[in-house]
Amino acid sequence: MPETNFFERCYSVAKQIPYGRVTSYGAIAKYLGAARSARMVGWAMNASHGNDEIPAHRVVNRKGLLTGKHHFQGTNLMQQLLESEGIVVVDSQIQNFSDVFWDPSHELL
DNA sequence: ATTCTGACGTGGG
DNA sequence: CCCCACGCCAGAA
Repeated sequence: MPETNFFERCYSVAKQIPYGRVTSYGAIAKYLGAARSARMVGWAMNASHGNDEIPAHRVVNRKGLLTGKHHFQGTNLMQQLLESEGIVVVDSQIQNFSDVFWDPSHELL
């Protein structure tokens, strides 16, 4: 019954994202067993604003585009955070996306 | 109850 | 690779 705290689920995975790595909403959703609810993951991230321990900036869409940068404070805060971790970002687009991509259902236990 | 929207993803062309 | 249409689930009006 994965209905238990869908938010907590996303938070748990987000917290487990390694430093200097990123993942996609779909990957998290799939890991949670709700591959069809990738949007819900992003929505959960939206609710994670109060949790500064949630590296939501490491979560992007499958294209590696910082679609949610607009939801962060400022306009390029998300990009700065990623670049701060060594991730190359150009125009809200992560370079070498496949290289920094982190699949929870593949690399996580 | 209905309708629209959204930090998305997949499939077809 | 890009563009378009559809699907999906939860919440707000």
